[in-house]
Amino acid sequence: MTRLNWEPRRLTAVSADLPDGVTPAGTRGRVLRAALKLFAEYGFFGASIRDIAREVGINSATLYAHYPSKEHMLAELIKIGHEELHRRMRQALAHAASEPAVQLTALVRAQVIVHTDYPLLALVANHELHALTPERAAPALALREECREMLLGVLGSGVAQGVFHSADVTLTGIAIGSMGMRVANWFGPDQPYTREQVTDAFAGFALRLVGVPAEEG
Amino acid sequence: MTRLNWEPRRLTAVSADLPDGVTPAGTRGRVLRAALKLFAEYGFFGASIRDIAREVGINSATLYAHYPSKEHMLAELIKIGHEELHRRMRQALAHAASEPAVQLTALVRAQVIVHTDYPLLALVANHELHALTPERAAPALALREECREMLLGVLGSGVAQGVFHSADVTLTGIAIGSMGMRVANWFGPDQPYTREQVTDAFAGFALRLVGVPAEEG
DNA sequence: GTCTATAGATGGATAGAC
DNA sequence: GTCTATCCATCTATAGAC
Repeated sequence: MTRLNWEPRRLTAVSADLPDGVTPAGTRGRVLRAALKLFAEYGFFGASIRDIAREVGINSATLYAHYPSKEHMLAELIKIGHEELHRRMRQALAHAASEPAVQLTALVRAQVIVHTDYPLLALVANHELHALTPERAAPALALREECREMLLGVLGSGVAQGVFHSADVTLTGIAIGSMGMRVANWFGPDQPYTREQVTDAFAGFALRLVGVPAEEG
Repeated sequence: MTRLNWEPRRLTAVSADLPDGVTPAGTRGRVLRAALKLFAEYGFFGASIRDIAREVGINSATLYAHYPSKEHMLAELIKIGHEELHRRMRQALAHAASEPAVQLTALVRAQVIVHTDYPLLALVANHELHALTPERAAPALALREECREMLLGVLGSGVAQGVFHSADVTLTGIAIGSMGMRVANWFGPDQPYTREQVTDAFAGFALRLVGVPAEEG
């Protein structure tokens, strides 16, 4: 790291893990994890090709045997991150009972768990999307929109059934999403909460935001 | 912008305004506002000295008559941003009645208003702090900690007085802060809400998070 | 696939005239 | 304070040997 010769402070998390089944094998996977770590820590433009190569332990030219450009590394990370969030939220909703409170709990738990289990991936997906060209960013934005619609759908049906009480479903959805999204910024080994504690707490917060008393959640 | 030849997509806000009374006069002020716009849009490392000069309409060398380095521009922006948030939250608390619900409302309203009125400044303060050396970042982190303590103090006294019901004050504070912080990312002219609507809604959300029914807020 | 070497562009910052 | 001109480091990416 040439322009940043001090200790990392952007993250509290340490593991540059990727979801099972989507990590490339061999050197390509090591390159992707190194890019994940450095993009999360210093941002896309703050981490250079040489930084990534040094992290992997190979020459910078070798990177181009695995990815045609730095932006392709970012694009793959952002794709993985958004697909993981979308997949988990979709599954959570599919397996939840039909009551809106149960569905809301399932969606929030899924979002929080993705952010606690893959905090670096969530940071990159949330903060570095602007470094992609619009064509490369579009698929991620589409998945984001679908996640948003899942949440707003549950909120809307809860209000329609009279079990949720919300003056403005859109703002409530934004508030719930904001809480969960930020988890990636503070959750890590230097704080005392387990992912289960955070997940339970934030699911409870979401229910409170829609006016459901704690004992019903 | 050489590495980013597409349209901005990170922001919905447009005005690169700074709080009254803290904006430098003359060219220095124009430089600072240009840096604010470009750092918010492309990140500190994504915006070059030449980009900033082009935005101001002067030669890149002239920038150094006003700031000794690019990092000094960022440091001043981050200082202004954190001082504005801290000042408003402190004043809000000072002028609020002693009831915890009133104080919590005042703090959340102050935070949200700073983020709706100075969204670019809030984005830079929140997202680009890691580009500063630890010495330059320390004052901002100290102000952040004081803001956190103001919020946790109000939450704690509300719980102690039995008017707030929170299983975990720390996580509740994180959730409230997360909601407000994200406002800078989505509030702007392309969405239908006024700052008053957002402020009212989020103050209500905070009260719901501490278990205070809507009619008491 | 990995390396050495390097091209070619861009970066932050400075010198010195006006 | 502003400019032209420039230094030199670093950047992304490529060429070509092994």
